[in-house]
Amino acid sequence: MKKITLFWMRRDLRLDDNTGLFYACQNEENVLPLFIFDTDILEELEDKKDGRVAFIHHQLQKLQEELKAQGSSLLIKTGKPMAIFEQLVEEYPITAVYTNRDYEPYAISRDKEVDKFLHERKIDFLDFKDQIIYEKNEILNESGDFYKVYTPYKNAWLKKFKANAPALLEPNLKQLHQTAPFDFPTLRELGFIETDIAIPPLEINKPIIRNYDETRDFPAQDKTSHLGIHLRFGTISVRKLALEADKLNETYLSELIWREFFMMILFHNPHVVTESFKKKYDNIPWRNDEEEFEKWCEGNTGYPIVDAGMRELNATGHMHNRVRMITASFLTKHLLIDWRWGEAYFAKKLLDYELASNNGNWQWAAGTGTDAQPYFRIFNPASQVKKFDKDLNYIKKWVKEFGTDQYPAPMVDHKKARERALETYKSALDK
DNA sequence: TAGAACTTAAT
DNA sequence: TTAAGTTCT
Repeated sequence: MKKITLFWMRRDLRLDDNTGLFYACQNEENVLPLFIFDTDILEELEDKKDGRVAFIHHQLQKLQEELKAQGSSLLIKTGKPMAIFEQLVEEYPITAVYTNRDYEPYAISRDKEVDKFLHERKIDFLDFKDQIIYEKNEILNESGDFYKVYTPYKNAWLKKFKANAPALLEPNLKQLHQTAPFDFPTLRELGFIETDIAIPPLEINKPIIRNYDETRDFPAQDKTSHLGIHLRFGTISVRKLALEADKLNETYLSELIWREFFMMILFHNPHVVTESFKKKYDNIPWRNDEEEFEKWCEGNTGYPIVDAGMRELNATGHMHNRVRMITASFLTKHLLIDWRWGEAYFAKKLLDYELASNNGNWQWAAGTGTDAQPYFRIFNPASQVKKFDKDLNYIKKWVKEFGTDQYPAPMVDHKKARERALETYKSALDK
């Protein structure tokens, strides 16, 4: 049997402008694409009707078609990655494994283990930067340290980007291993069921991006790109998107930079997954009332903009960005519920869930993170409605009983809740 | 090192 | 106006 190089796909489910695949095809022959349904991750998902698993499954089928057209196939395995590699080295004469880097703590330790295992068997493990434009220590301040404030980070990022825009790398698919298609597991075989949740189309909608800075704040218009899930699983190349955004709208580009900022923060500070970035903020005595939390989750707080957002999330797996900030502020400030509870709920529900951004933005809302919103800035749900949903169209769309007897009274009084939050934060931080 | 700056605000 | 301490150059 001919020697084989594996290309292990994870968060880069595309063939175009794929760095790891490009180098595999450039340096090696018989490149066989591999995807592992990681049971360590899948078992954590309580709801077996998960839009993200369905999305991955669907995207892999598309990849399989594209590979079939090249006379190749995607190899799909299900299990713990280490066990799969133990099996694969027996099954195939593997000379190298190529992959694209992932910066989450779990992924880093998983890859380290796989690397060690392969190295012991004299198999190369080569990983590449693909998920983001600038990684690790590529953007540092003048002291040589990572940035803790977004704006100077953004300026440094843009300077680098404008001086030397990233090149696109189209893999030479002629180097793919020629084989009959491998078996493809059904979603059901993986222990999941189809969902009726709509997957946003994979398209760069130019008018939406061009006008992003003017329209992004009005949830009723729904003028955000909905590309989060494609960035999450790499069905779109962030380089292609950033180059396009650079031509169309700086505000949209700066959202992509926020994504990189939080990935960088997570990479340098893995403790943020479980703790506040700023240690002091772990002194806040969260009230953590479970009944109140449930009302927030279900969208029954009596604050219509909060309820509309939570109901949109529950129904679609998506929530408009402006409303994500309002609901997060409400949970942490008005209800004094630990930001980690809200973060976990979003993680469960959002199709575009991504650890670094979700964590970074929740810590921003709670005031516990790098460059966070100051704690005394508490969103006023009523003023937010006046500014961003003046005609109540977003509210009416998601809260059908709004304005009737069926709609609950506000679960807390804004003024009192605000004062309680200020008091609680202040005394916790003074300690 | 001193001075400027700090996502999307609220009162 | 306010609020506050940290980050950055």
